[in-house]
Amino acid sequence: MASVWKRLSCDGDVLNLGITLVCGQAFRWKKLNNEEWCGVLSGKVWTFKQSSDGIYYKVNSRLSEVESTTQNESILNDYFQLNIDLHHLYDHWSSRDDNFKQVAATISGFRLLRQDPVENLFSFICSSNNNIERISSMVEALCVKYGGIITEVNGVVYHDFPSIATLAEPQVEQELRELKFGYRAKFIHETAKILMKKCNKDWLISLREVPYEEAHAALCELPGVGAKVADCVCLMSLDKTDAIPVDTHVWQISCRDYNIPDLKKSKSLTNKAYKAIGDHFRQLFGKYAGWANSVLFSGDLKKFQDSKVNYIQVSLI
DNA sequence: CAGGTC
DNA sequence: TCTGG
Repeated sequence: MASVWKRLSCDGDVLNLGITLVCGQAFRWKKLNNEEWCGVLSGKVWTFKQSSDGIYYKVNSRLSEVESTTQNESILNDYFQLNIDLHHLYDHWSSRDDNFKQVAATISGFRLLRQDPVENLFSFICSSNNNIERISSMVEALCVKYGGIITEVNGVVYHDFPSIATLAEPQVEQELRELKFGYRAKFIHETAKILMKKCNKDWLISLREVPYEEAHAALCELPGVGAKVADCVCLMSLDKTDAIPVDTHVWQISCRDYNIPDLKKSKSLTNKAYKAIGDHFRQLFGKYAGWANSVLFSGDLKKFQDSKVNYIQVSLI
């Protein structure tokens, strides 16, 4: 399908692609240059360009597919959750927390993506004891080995994320071990098998309709899914806007920048500390606490990445 | 030790 | 604990 640039009218402070796509919530968006990103969404290959008068996008689909601008814009509105008024939320969070106000000034236009729960769940099963670079390459490996081919764009072949049925096939654990997935190989395969046994084949996405606590508890039953991964899935693909994933970074930021009762006493991230942090931010920021918390964390990640770039630049001189 | 889990 | 830096 021939692809042309289309414009999605929205300002940079309504949607900042640079921060939103590479902050670690999704692992398949590739930065092509300073203002262009490319990746797979809803079975199509999308190229995005951030411009002063909006977001430009190009779509490449399977050969058989007929492109509909109305349908494509609907996919983007859903994925970027453009119906959610970010200005209003930033103002609210800033009024509640001076630290947020300070961090937010450096990262406007950050959004949570409304992701596919299957891709989101298996990606974050890969995230334990791992770094973003390696998580990204593992997710890529899953797609190349088990995902269907969508199309080729500029000499690169793009694949769908694999289906649950494919990941449940008997040889998968051994194959993933050979691909250096480590102990995550068993978690991925076992979780896929459990999901296949559910009567409701749309069980995962049906968790969008149940309360946060219920969805969180259900996810924690799956092998390789603990409190943190369950919260990532709740927040990023199940519409639980007040879910707060607490990882070592969030824990350290919380200890450093917030006065949360009893937190500084614990030497490690205990269950009690995990809950105390989540409850504190939910009380502080309200219904969209998970979004606010992600902005705070992205601010820290951005500083970290900037300092890494500086380090590399310095070492090259 | 890296955005945990069992 | 798997694996990579």
